[in-house]
Amino acid sequence: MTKEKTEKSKDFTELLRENGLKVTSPRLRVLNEITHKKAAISQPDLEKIVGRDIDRVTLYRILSSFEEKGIVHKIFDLNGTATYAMCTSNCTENHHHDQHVHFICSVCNSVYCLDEVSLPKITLPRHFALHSLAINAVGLCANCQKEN
Amino acid sequence: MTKEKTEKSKDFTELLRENGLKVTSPRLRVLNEITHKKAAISQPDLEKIVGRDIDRVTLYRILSSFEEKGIVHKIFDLNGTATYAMCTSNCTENHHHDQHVHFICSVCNSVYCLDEVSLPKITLPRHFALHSLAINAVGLCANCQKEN
DNA sequence: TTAAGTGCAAAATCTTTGCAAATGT
DNA sequence: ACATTTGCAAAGATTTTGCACTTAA
Repeated sequence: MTKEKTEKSKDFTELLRENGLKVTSPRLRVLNEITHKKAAISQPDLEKIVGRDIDRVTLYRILSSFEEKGIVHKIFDLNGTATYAMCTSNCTENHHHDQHVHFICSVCNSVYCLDEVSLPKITLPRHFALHSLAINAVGLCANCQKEN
Repeated sequence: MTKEKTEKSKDFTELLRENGLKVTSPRLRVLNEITHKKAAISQPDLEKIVGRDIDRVTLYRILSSFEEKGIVHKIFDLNGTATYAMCTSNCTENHHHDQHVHFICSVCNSVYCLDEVSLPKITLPRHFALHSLAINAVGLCANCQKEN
């Protein structure tokens, strides 16, 4: 338990260092909260959790630096609110590869990253060059399924 | 020319009536602006165009009533700003069918509705029920292609 | 020691709400 | 005439900016 926690913190420390960011307690705290959630988390929700410890402005800055460095990626939920999830693999500064399907629950509005779902091929009209695909599947998530 | 305009206005009049909305000049104006653009348009951009004639609050209300009635649908661009485009076919109150691929240009940030691109099939994990798919293809649009 | 990061205050935006006046049916 | 819609003012919410203090390297 303690060991696991230590290891995780060590990973985060490493992650921050790799990206040229200083290891500070607000940043570690934010990384912990984001990874502890199965679904992507929004700035407002994060703020509810860490709001007593971390200033709102700091939170904004932490999230945008994380996004810029490719540590987290941003997905917009059905209300257009930005939510954040850890980048799984090889995201680097200014180049994200969050090439997986996102699932957005229309009941609880949670955003899930579905890494295991394969991306479809899309054929675009002439003169449109494809860089990346953002696929949001909207429906009922496993949790909300149960309760109905 | 004049005839075409008249016919279009007549269509819009009809459209508003069908949806139980009064035919007012701000509403007709907004419908005109939205249809005159090939790409989806954001509230801020619309405001730049009609801002002298239509109050900002009115614009918000017009857009949300249009969306609610299924006259326009809302797509979020890369910055999470809502953009609006006419619903092509059979959208009705509280039930949108904007089941087409959207293309977002990473240079000019324009949002295009690609009705002709067919939707792929997505297989979700167990206990996730799919209602709809939102597919955003990000890349370079035809216009920005030319200029590079 | 010193460059980066944080917190606070304040500004700038964005969005919503309430209400009186105007408008469409 | 009546219910909707609009415009204005004001409140509320969200996001950004500036600057002095703190902290990690």
